[in-house]
Amino acid sequence: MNIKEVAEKAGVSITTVSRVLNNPEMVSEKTKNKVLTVMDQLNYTPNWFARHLQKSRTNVIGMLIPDTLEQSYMEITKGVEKIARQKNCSIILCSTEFDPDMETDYITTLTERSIDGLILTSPSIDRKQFDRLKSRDVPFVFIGKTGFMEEANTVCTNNDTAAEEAVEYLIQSGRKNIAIVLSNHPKSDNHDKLTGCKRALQKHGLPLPDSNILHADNTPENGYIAFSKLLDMPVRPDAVFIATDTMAFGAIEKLNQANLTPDEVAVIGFDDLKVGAVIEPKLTTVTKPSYRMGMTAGRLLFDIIEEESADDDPQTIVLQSRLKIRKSCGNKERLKEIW
Amino acid sequence: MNIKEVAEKAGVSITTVSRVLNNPEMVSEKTKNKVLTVMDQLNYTPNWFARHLQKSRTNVIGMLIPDTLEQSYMEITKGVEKIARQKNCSIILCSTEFDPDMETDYITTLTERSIDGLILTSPSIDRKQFDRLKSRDVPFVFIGKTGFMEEANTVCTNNDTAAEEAVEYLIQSGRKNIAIVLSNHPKSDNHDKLTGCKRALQKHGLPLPDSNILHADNTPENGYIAFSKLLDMPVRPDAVFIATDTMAFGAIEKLNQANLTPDEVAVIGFDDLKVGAVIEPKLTTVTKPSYRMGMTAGRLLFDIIEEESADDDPQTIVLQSRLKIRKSCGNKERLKEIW
DNA sequence: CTGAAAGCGCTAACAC
DNA sequence: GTGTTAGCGCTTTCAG
Repeated sequence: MNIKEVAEKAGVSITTVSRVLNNPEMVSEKTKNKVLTVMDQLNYTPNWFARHLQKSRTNVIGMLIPDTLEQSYMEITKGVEKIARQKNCSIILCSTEFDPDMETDYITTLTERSIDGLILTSPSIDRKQFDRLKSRDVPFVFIGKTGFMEEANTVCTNNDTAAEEAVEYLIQSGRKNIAIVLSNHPKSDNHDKLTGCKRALQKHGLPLPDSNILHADNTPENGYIAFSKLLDMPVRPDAVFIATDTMAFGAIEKLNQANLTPDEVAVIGFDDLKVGAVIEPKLTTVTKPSYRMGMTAGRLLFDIIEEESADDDPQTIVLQSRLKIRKSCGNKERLKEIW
Repeated sequence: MNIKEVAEKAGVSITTVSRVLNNPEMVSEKTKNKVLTVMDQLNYTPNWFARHLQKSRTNVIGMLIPDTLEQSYMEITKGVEKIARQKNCSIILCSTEFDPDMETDYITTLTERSIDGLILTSPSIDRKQFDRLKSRDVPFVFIGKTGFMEEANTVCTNNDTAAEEAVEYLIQSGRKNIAIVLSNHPKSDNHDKLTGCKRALQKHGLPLPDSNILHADNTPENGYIAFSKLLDMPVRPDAVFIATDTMAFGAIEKLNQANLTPDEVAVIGFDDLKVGAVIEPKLTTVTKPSYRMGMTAGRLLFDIIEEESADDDPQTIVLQSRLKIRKSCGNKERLKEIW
């Protein structure tokens, strides 16, 4: 079923049918109604491909995230979706599983699909892929830091100063032997968090022996194991900064099993996952503006697509994460908090 | 940049260029290489729309889920993605927020985009919308029960018997006054869970007063509130079946605050969210085969798309959920379990 | 093995 | 207000 059939049944030319769809104000009420009726009868839907063969925009944007099961990424996605909906756009969502090859793959597939734009979250993109992407002539926005901040629109958050604030807080509450558990992915986030931690420690002249820095995959199980290792150290840390809530959940588990209290070993997570407010002791953590990051990236992207903003003047927008203090750091005065 | 330019630069006809792309075996090595080189130089990508104007398949499928922030739905999505990748297909993911209007909206948008197929998760679709969908001539598969099981391919799980098993287990461990907290969405899942609970209770001649059935939105906070209400009842329940882990987390929180043990009030959740293994007491729950449901639905859909299976002989595939017993039901012999 | 030419279904000048 | 017609970039007969 195509425009021709509709035109025939309605006794008009295909142009008129096309106009009913695209410029209804150019068609008389009478003809319009006739055509609409026929369309309805025939259950006609214009062929999307024929349509976009002429028009440039496709109303589809691509979105790359490392993992669909991580709350933060899905919050970002929700933010993008909010904006995309306003712009009448759909999102092709691709999950790279933190695999650079899959990332490359998806970038190729997506740009070939003539999407209007692309949002890449925590990309592990290298120079070569970046140049390839640029040459594709598809507007894109990065979420999370990359090595190409000068050359590409980027929305990110202050992982470094947020981590610094967290460790600063630990120090202020009297902790002296602070350990750090980093996640293996994404690289840049963890690098920044470590930088922030170091800055706070240095400022107060506190040491950070290498043995106090652990790396783990981002699961509760690995958090549990890493935390166990720290507890077994000759000199037990009195506080642990853990780069993700997910790992911190495992740590809290171990803390409880070892019959330790936050006063003995404080735990700080990162991400502000919902469940952190439900476990005991409730997790002190860093809230990231994920949803807003998604919206911001979406707006930025559509500004470029709609040429309201030049693509050759890349912006970096930094949204603020901030510390959310709960019981896992042992503040006795906060014991009454519910959420 | 189009096929014509490539043809000119390579000194061949556009037909040859097209063949290099689609039927390389029909072109001599020499010409092929020449063309490929030019393509590379010009960074040529065939126009996706022109291409699919002739070909029927678009290699995009749509996927509707109620909420991108719920682990189960994203696990399903991951399963679908797995299959889609094998079939070289992308997924347009749309989140309906449990809003039937958004669902209708998205179905319209997606089918207009000439997708190859559509997977609808926990749809709240009514007769009218269902007929509209069918008339669109886009293959589709439902995940989760609907009122159209006889007419549409469906992948679902045994919510009823799984809930029955859970309650049966509670009864076997000596519980007599069992309460139920249901989630407001999705309707059919909760209906089935209730049915299962009732069946188990009935079998053992146990009563289920209406006051023992609560409904809540699917958040820890609402689980907390619902559970608090139950604790405040004149006769306190000795076990609570909660329709989702998310709500159960709030319940466990309240349980701890009230200084009650699972031996006094047992708690069973549903979904097997990861964090359930980390909270204390660890949550007894029902594991759903979400990932496999996604894969199964994906395979079913592609069978129809590739016409390996007729669209007019709808199948219903039921995958099995099963009980996962942990400490929140007070089994003392299981106290040593770690995960 | 290669090329010319006819469309795919639609939009957008351009005429009337 | 409406119709005619020339493409959009590609695939695919059909001829060579």
